[in-house]
Amino acid sequence: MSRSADPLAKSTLLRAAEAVFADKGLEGAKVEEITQRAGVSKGAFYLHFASKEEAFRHVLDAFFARCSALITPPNAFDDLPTDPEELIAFALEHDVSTFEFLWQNRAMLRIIDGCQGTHRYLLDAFLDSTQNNALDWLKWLQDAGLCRRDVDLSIASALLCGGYRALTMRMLAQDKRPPLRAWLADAQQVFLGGLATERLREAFEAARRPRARRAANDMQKVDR
Amino acid sequence: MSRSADPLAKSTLLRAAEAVFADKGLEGAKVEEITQRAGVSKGAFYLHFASKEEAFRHVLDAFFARCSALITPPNAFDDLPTDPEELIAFALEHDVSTFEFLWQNRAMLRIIDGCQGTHRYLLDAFLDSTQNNALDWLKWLQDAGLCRRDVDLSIASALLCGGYRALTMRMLAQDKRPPLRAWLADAQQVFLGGLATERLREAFEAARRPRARRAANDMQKVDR
Amino acid sequence: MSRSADPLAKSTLLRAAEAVFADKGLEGAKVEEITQRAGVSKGAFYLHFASKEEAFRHVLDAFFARCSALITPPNAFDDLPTDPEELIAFALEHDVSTFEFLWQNRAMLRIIDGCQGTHRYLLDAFLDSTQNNALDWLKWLQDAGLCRRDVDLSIASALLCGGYRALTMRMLAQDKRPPLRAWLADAQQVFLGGLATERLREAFEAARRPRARRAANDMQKVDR
Amino acid sequence: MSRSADPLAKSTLLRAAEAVFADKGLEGAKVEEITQRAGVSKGAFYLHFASKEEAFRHVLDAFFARCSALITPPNAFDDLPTDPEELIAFALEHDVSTFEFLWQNRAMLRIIDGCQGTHRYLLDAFLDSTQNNALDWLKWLQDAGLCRRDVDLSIASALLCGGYRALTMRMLAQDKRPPLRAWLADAQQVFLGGLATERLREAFEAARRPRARRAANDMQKVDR
DNA sequence: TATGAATGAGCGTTCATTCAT
DNA sequence: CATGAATGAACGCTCATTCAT
Repeated sequence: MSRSADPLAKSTLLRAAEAVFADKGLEGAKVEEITQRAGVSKGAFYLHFASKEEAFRHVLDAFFARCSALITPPNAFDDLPTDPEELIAFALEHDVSTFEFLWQNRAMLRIIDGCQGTHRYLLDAFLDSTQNNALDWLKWLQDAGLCRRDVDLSIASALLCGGYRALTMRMLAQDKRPPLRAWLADAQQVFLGGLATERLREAFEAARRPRARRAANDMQKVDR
Repeated sequence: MSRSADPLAKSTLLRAAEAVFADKGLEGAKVEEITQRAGVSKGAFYLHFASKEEAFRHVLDAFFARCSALITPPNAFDDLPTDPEELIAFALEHDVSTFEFLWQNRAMLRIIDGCQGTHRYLLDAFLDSTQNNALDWLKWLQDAGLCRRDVDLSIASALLCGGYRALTMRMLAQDKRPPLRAWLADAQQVFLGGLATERLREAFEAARRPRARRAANDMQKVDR
Repeated sequence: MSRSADPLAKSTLLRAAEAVFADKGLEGAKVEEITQRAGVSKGAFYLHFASKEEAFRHVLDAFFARCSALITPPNAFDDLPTDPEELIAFALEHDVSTFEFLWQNRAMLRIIDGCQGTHRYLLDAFLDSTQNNALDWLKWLQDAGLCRRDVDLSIASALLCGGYRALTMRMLAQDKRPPLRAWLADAQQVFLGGLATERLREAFEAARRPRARRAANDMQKVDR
Repeated sequence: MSRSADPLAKSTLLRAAEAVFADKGLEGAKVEEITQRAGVSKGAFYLHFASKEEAFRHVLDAFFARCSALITPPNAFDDLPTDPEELIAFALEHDVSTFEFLWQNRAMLRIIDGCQGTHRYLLDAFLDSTQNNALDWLKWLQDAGLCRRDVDLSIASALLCGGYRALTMRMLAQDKRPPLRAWLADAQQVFLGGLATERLREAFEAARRPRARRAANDMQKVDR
């Protein structure tokens, strides 16, 4: 029998690759550094991957596959609470478990955040699907009479995803796991109830009417 | 004062470098392409910059310097409207001119967005100062009684900046200038008034009380 | 002004390449050896050639271009002697000058002889055109009543070219220029007059008749 | 006697090696392809050969050993026909069986033809012995009064071998076995009786006398 | 000062060879 | 003996940097 294949070799390499890609990016990562970190020879790398690029794709694909499980449109649930209060709690739990997953995979997030060029489309596609999912939810909420009808939902979904992405980045900057539930509860509050006090909100509503007209113009003429 | 035969050479090079870095990133950009685009020799490049990296830093530094002018804390204004309605209009105008600037400099934004590794800290630092500025404003609004007191402002400022960043990225994806004023008015609405209808908001406020306690615990014990 | 381009660099490299390709072949030749022999850096090689292959093609193409001038069909001459004796002398002079050229370029011949794989077709194409040219001459001689009509000219031209090629290889094995005129005069004798004495020739002619039938069969049935 | 689990392994490997070397040459052949084709492991290869080079030498040596049986000097026959006509027929049969062998081993011939560098000497040595054998035969024919005495036999033997080699190459270019007997009969005719008609031959003989003197000079002074 | 030819360290990839099983 | 995973030297090519002019 041959020297039995180290069954850990590939995953050791993938872990090493993940780490090096994370702090150097695709170009900056050197195959030799990956193999040294994995404790194998340079040749061993090519036993498992056809090229550095392929290893990179492997790392990304595997992660995005796991990520896409996070995206669940409203019609994928058959047990969605009808009571608003329960719905809110349900959403918070969902957010918490999502962020828990992201925290566990923070190394990958760093890679993806730093990934540019050819592979950037993978992140962009994911962010897009994230945003479309947010849009689906907002529409569903509108239909359920739970979301205002006077906002542009595509802008709103961009803000929503951007906000949560910022929260994710904030999380990445931490050494130890932050209080995710508290963060996410606050986020819920901001997006559901807004930041303004009653007084500001009234002023805003007052101001909106004339501005709404201007904004409507804007779409046709493109301001400035 | 050194008499340079071509005193414009350096800025020509910087402009060319900006363009190439934007297309290709730091690694992908070749010195030769930069110098060809600038119409000078390769040697000339090294008359002005010690290395490709230095040129890159120059490009980024110059841009971030211009960007930091966008960051104005509330106490930098002595003519801030006291009337809430006017304040809102004032903020919108400020946002529009900021985004106008970003649109004009979209090439740079693409560089920065794709920039990773050693130089990423420049973007991160800028985003941080952005977020701190947002925090200052939120505090100022709280003091003025215009912002709710029951939200964690550091989370709120992260969401705010994340949302506006998402809007920026959305803008970068467009071929022609989008209706910025309309976008920003919508953003104002979401952040000031939230997305929930009255019915959902009430459910939310009801649900908050018990959860608020849990969240408070969370900060000490770190949930899970 | 820049460091002026060494105008000899390319030809120095080509000469070095020619030499290395000659004793190692395309695969066996290492770019580094070529550049060392040329006394330049490895990078300089790529200033002049896009790849090792391209340099190889350059070397071969240049030579085959010069070689194709050696191939002259009978109708390319307007001053061909009609007197057989003069024609023979004319042909010998032509052969001598051809072999003189080949001797001068013996290094190239060694490359070409050792060249295999993708580029072999260049040699094969040249040998083919050589053989077709020989065929044209034999036909022309037949029309002039100077060549026997009872031989298969395509076989004869193969033997002719093969014989002269063997002479060429023999020449390549020599350290100093061999007596080419004597060699070629002998070759003329062999191909024109044959090797047999009168006695053998008669036996041969006698033997040919029955065998000729057999050979004719052979073409249909394919012997054995 | 070592009990090999697979005593055929070595010859299986040699056959596989022969095939791969024929397709790809020494450099182009990969050990892995050879072992895959032989259906054994890469390690097994090194159980039988010290290196790829050695396997190559083995393949060549084995073939040249079989080839050398083709080279039979006149004094190796004790039953050589004394009648010229029979001798000619005998020689033709010998040629046919030789070419039959070469046709059967055309794969090997392709290897050898494409072989260059270090191993080329094996082919060259074989061609040399071929030529020496031809020389022996020509001398024997001269002694028997069957070959002209006024040609340089070393040149003649080179032409003879070159001609037959060209015929061999022509055969290699065919998909199916060509009519070898007819080809070889033609070759016999060309080398024994020459190509010239009586008229040209007479002119040639006339022209030879003065030139013969020149050629004799040539050997001493080296023309030009 | 400005040029661009020249340099050479460095990297991705290949593959003959080794060796633990 | 046999296996094939593991090794690492070697090579083609790139490109940031230098320097003779």
